[in-house]
Amino acid sequence: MAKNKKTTTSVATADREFVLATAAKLFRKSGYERTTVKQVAEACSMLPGSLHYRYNSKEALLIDMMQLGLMRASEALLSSFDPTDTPAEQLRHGVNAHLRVLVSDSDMVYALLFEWRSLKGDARREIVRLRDRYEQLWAGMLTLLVERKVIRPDVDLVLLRLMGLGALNWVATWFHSDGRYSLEDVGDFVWRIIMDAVIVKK
Amino acid sequence: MAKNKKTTTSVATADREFVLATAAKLFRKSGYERTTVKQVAEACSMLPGSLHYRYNSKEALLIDMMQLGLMRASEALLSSFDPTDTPAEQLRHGVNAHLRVLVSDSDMVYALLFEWRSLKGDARREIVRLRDRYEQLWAGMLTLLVERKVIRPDVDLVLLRLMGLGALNWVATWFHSDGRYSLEDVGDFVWRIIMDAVIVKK
DNA sequence: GTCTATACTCTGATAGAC
DNA sequence: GTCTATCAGAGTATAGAC
Repeated sequence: MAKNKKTTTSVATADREFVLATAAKLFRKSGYERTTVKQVAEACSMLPGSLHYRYNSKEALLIDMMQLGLMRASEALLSSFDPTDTPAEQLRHGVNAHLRVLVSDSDMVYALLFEWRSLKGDARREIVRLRDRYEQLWAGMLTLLVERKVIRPDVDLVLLRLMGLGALNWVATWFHSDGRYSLEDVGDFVWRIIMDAVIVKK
Repeated sequence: MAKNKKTTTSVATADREFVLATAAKLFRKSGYERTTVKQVAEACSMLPGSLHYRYNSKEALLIDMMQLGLMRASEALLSSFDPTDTPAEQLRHGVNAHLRVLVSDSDMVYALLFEWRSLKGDARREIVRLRDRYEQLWAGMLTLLVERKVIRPDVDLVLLRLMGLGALNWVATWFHSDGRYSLEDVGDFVWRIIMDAVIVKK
């Protein structure tokens, strides 16, 4: 009750990012539950006590990580938008931006997508709310594509969004940068399948 | 070393299924790591000691669950195949069979897909090997559709399989049977998007 | 096969010096 | 803000009676 430690401490924003990125990498490898705070601290060249100064619980660390990851994803999606592109290209860039932030940029988004079951009660609801807000960015983009007569008006946009993001999110479970495909190969493939299916036939 | 407890004990196969299904439900709700063996035992109306008679470690329980889940999925996919159907219908039935076994039939497949990071070393490799074998059933079906000139020959079947299964697997993270869509609505939607994109144009 | 009781380990969190 | 040292609790696994 008496403790109200802010997650963003004073000046050291860089530290925050470093700690979160380091922890996210560990969480991705072994999962949140199997990763100990000692491991996180060690990877940050700290001792558990020092880490506890930043986050007074392991859960607080996860929540902050998810929030930052979601911000990163939103920024990436929004900045991928180029108004001079054709609508179809805008979608393609958005798809690839989502994949990049999920797979290569950082592992925080991975934590957001795959560790939310470790949160309970209010924390879980709050994160789900944030994630929904991100998905609304996609909903808006899809609606725009219908208005511009790129996507057929009879396509169910909710299912399209859920299916599309599902296809993209699952990539995080199998993609390896040294594999047969580049990340953009994958993004372009998903984009093309969906475009071929929902595009207004000329 | 001296202990080599079989996972399928003597006669009680029904017990095995009951224990695994019960545990799978808990794992799905809270995750494998956060679920204690005590909780599993209690949900099975047992005490931890009794559960230990069946599985001498928590990990052994998870592995057995994954193996049974994979068997169920393979059976469901194979028995969805009706040679009198058109090739497109065969695919549609396969898609819906996969969704059913993943979302409603049992939670063992969910564990297989979402808890493999809790396994280490040999156990993880073994499960990945089994999962790959299941995916090869899909690969075979897709190859057949190309041979029958349903799917265009220029479509990358590896990416198609990965994308399709990703779209389907992700459904498990958001689907609720009391929601707006039935499970078959979702399956048919995914099937239609993919068919519209990869079908041989007449 | 199931029960009771317990041993042992690990983890998250804390207190307080520096 | 980081360190040392430690606690309390939880969790898996075990031993052995019945």
